[in-house]
Amino acid sequence: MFAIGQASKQSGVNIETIRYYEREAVVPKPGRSAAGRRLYSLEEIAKLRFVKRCRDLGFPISIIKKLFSLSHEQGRSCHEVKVLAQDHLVFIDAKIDDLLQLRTALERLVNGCDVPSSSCPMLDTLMGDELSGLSAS
Amino acid sequence: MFAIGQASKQSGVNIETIRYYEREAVVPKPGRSAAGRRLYSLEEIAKLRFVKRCRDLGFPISIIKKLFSLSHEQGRSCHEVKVLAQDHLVFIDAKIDDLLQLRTALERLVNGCDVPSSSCPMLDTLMGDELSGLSAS
DNA sequence: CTATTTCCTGTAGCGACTACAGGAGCAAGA
DNA sequence: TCTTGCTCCTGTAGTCGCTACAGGAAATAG
Repeated sequence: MFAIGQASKQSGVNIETIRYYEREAVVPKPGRSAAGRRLYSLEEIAKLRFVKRCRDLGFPISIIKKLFSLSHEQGRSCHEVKVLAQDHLVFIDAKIDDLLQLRTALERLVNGCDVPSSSCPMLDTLMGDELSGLSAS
Repeated sequence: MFAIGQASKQSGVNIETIRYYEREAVVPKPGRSAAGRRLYSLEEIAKLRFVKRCRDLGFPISIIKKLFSLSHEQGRSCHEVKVLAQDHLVFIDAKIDDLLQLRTALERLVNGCDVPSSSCPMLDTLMGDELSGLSAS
């Protein structure tokens, strides 16, 4: 059994974040030592690592909870896991598209700055009434 | 002069968000009617639109405040605006790179699901001890 | 004159943490 | 043994950029 600091190092999850996950019931409450300190088994540390990997993949906590409950089921859980992951992939693609559009607009604005002008073309564009190629999010 | 609802429609900024911007001193406090209702001039509405466009470009509030103060200056403010925008561009590029890497990892995981298996290969990978191609954020 | 809409203030919630404050336990060295 | 320093505990508040109430007052439309 490991103290929270060890669990943190082995899972890559910050100590404060581990306690947060416990409060939010993302991971089960661990056992305690006589003095009331949290004690983690290897299995519990593996769960923390699982949460970390899912978070690194951008899954929200709510989905991670679903993944956990699916992992306890038998049968067709694999298909449902795939559906959740594919939904998330769509979400990520939309985010990437947004950022690329935003990047284009911002770059155009920055390039406008090279024109020597009395005022600032970039601020002028952002302040002006007509939107010149700026698409909202 | 326009009431907050009109200002909202003309700027594209939500009413609650306008009041939030006022509390946070992103935009100056507008005048008030005899009954205490906010009254916006066209210039103030233009400022709201400016904030909206910057937010759509992903600029954080702190940077928008700087852009406002630069826009009141004379002289070399344009160069500083460009620097802020370029920094932001770098930040956005990093975000896009992150998302693309994440997308790759997630897609690989989803594709692994096509293999017929007794358990769920995706959950197995996420639960397992060794990371197979999963790079953390 | 009423009914609806708009507006007001103030506060709390979201997601996913992070950062304290103020204290207690524990291990190792002088 | 005492002290130093590290880890751990709980509880709360802060972060960012809003959004959503609750409970009221004022303006407007029919």
